[in-house]
Amino acid sequence: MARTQGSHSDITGPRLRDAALRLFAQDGYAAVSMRRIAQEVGVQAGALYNYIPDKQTLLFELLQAHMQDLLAAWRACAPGPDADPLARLEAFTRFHIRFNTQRADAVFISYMELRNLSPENFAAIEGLRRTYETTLEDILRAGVAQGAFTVTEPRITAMALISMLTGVNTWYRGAGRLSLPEVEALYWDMVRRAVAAGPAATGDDTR
Amino acid sequence: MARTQGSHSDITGPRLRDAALRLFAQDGYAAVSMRRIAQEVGVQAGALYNYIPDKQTLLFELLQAHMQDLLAAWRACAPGPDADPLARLEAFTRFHIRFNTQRADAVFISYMELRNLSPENFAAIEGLRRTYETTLEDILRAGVAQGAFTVTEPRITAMALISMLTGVNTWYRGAGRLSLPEVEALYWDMVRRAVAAGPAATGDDTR
DNA sequence: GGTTTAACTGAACACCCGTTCAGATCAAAG
DNA sequence: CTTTGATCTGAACGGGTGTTCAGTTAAACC
Repeated sequence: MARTQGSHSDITGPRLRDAALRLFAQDGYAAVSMRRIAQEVGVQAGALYNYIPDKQTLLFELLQAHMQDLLAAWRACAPGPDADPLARLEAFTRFHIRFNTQRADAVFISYMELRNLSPENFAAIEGLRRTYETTLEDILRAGVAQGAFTVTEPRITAMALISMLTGVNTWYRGAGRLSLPEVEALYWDMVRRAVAAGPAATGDDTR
Repeated sequence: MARTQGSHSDITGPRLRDAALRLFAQDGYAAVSMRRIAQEVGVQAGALYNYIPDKQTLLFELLQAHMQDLLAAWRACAPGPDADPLARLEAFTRFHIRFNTQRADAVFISYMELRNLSPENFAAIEGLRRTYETTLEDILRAGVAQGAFTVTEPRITAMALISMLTGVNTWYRGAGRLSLPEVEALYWDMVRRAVAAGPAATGDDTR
């Protein structure tokens, strides 16, 4: 079955994934044909089906791999639950910006192509995403519990912060005026101020 | 040319736009065929070309109309530049959430389908978007100028806040636990704290 | 050197795409 | 009642779609 030595087709699988990721991010899943992907890999369209069952599964595997990478990367560098919540929050903030700017294509697809997934595949990806959101939510709850944060709706605040942080991808291009550490510092400052405990909000109106 | 009285086809144009907006939001521009749109309108595909020159222009007009509506609606309810920056910022925050949750489909398309625009059409939409971002940026600069806000990068902060506010659309469905005014209040609290002047940030590290 | 076998080609399948257009339809105008 | 002209149909055009598969290729194995 498997070759003992690497033949040139041992790299077709990864090359297929790379090309698909880039093309999907560029033109969108629906607008990229299997023939276009095959051309990028340097192969005929039929050959792709030695590596994937169909186009839909290819998309799903890309998204799933991305989300699993994200969760694994966070687990690899996350401070433990006993660490200072402020430090945990800062680590999360910097991690999110760093990881997402490094994999802009995968992040883009993960937000744009969810609707092209079958219901079961969608549910699987959605579950992974929820897991990630919950790690931030847990940090916020820990900070609230020990009085470091003032957050009345941890779930919503977590999603709001993630939206803000992911927004970096819409403008950051790596060659701009600000370095990545500077960007991290800017966003960390906003995140910290948005949740840090302090003089209570006037909280007077709900209009 | 134009009928003096409304015939049934005077409504085909608007119905076409409504159907296209909904279908594009649901399945994506590339995945929605002209025949599918025509079916929704109750007409054959060819008839659509009495109202639009081509599919690409239909998308552009939807996005352009949305952005122009957004800018017009803001101008209609925006406090003048002499108002208190904090009040202006609150008005912007509440306006953005209210407008965007009311037109979720158009907002969704405006973020997802930009890449399906021709370069000229893209530039036009991008210009409108920049105009909107700049209105928030101007509010932030005004607040900084009179010491109400502590913001070192108004442009980036404006985009970060807009990302956060637009993120409401990813989870708000109108029938949830929180009312829209409650959501507005939650986000306004985060926005205010993120930019309000106060005890200076420790601002020690850039890592 | 002959056999095996994974990898790949190239053609085919049935179907859908955006767009065009001659001709039918039918309400309003004269 | 005839003319007008916007509106719409239905078929067609050239081309692209995801996927399948018999047959070719060529590297690895005995």
